[in-house]
Amino acid sequence: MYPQQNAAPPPTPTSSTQSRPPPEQPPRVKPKRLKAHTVTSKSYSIPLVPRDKAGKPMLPLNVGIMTVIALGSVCMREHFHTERYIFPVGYEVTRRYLSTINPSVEVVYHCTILDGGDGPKFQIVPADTPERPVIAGTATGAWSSIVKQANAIRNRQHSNSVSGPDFFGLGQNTIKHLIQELPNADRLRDYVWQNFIEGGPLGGRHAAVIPALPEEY
DNA sequence: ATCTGGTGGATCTTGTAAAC
DNA sequence: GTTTACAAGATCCACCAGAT
Repeated sequence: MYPQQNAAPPPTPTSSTQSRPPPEQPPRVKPKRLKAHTVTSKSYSIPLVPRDKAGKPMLPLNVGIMTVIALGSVCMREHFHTERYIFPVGYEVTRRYLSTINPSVEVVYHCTILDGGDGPKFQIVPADTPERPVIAGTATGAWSSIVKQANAIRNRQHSNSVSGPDFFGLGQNTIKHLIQELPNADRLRDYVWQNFIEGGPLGGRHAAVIPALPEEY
């Protein structure tokens, strides 16, 4: 909204963050978040991804607790990627999370990225309430709604803070790697390319990436 | 012992409203 | 009409607990 600030980020404290200091200024002992939006290109080791003879990843694919159904296609338009994430249209994953209607069970959530015209639309379809999908303009907005409801029915007063892209799996290195392999991904200007080494020195329970069974529900 | 997912909180960005 | 301040939402980082 402030073109002047975007054009030249001022060192002077004119932003809203600085305009809201607490009156008493309580002492801060934990200086977290040392850097802000400075994504650098790095190399990461990721598990070996099973592929077909053409070299394409075999879908659906289990990555951690998530299952990648489809990778979609990279959209070159502006709001379909950031310096950290790519939002391919048609991207589909499923993951398990707490139910929003039954406090004692978990359900599978089907997450999809749709083309909203001027930007991506993030759709989440709970397995227990498929007639009530959650659609938002951001991944965080969509998942915040789910998390709030899940906490509400459990009478939990958490902060409800979630990382939408992480919940969509876009923060997973393996999934990032697969998305980067999509056509035109290397032409995205704002996206900061990362280097992934398949079959790197990884261990742990989620190190293995295996093809998912089609009948997982 | 190591790794991952989940949780909590701090920080940043953006939108809106009010004052000049 | 422009600038400043406030507010809300979104994003990211660090820590903790559980599983292998």
